Amino acid sequence: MGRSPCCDKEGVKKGPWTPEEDLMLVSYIQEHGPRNWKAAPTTTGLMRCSKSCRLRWTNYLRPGIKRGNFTEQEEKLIIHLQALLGNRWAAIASYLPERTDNDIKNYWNTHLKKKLLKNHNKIHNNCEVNELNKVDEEIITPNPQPTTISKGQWERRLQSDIDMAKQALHEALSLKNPSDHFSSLMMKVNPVTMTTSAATTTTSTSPYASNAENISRLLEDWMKHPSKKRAHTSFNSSESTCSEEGSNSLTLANNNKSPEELSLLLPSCGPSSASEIGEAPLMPLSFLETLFFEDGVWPSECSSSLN
DNA sequence: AAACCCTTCAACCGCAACGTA
DNA sequence: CTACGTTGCGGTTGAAGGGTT
Repeated sequence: MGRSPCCDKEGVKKGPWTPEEDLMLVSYIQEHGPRNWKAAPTTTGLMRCSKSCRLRWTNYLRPGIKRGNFTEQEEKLIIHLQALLGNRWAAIASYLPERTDNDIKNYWNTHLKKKLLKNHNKIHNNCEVNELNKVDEEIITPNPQPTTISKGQWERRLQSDIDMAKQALHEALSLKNPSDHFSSLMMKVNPVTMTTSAATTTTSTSPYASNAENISRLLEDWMKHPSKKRAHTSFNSSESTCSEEGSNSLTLANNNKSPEELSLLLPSCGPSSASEIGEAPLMPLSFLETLFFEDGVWPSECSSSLN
């Protein structure tokens, strides 16, 4: 690559990670948690820079990452969110807890952009020049300031929505079984993200793979295809205990950034910090929708553009 | 079979935001 | 308030693999 390296240190390894390196990193995280990345290379003996370690963990090794094809529902959600939020991949990823921002970004750049462009051209060829085209154009090259709402308006509404979220959380905390009530609340405001969240919290099984499973699969794949340098192992599995899992039911709670409140809602066997369960959405999706669409319903044009 | 082109995605980079002394 | 270190984010790159000629 043409750029100067981010790490000046000599002897810093770059390029694809080996299973051995993954194991070293995972064992470090199991011991110290996903923090203090600066210490990770020195503690583990990895010849990688701290940034590289963090990226490897967040984009690949972290439990709960779903790999493989995106579902139609995920696709539509990404398109909608991209139209609303622009290229804020981390924010978009917070609504798809099983996907990383990098994955979403890649998927957008390699698949969705083309798909929408193709559809856009088809419409043009049919001489159907109408409002639909405007929507498609905005999706393909979104305006950083969404729609007609000014930045000031946007921030005020964001703040009021956060206040609403706080109130909902407060109500949830005042009940005996907060997680159940909270789940039902969240189901009301955000059925999309809660579909998997509720299942994760109410049962001992989950669609997520633990990092131990991640590693074992990686090794398995490595053994099967030793010549392959890239690890395409699918980590989308399987059964595991909640001790390894991240609960994603606390999407709303994290708006408050209160560790005490978070700890009340987290399962006792769950991760110890919000950062371990991945970034929570900025606000419930339904709130987001209402900011831009008066009736709280996604414009049908967006969905139809994928057909 | 070989050369070339295209697509994919893991990993890198610079920069901004954040935390701390 | 400032300086410095760390972390997170979005844009970009390039190796690898697949497809086409």
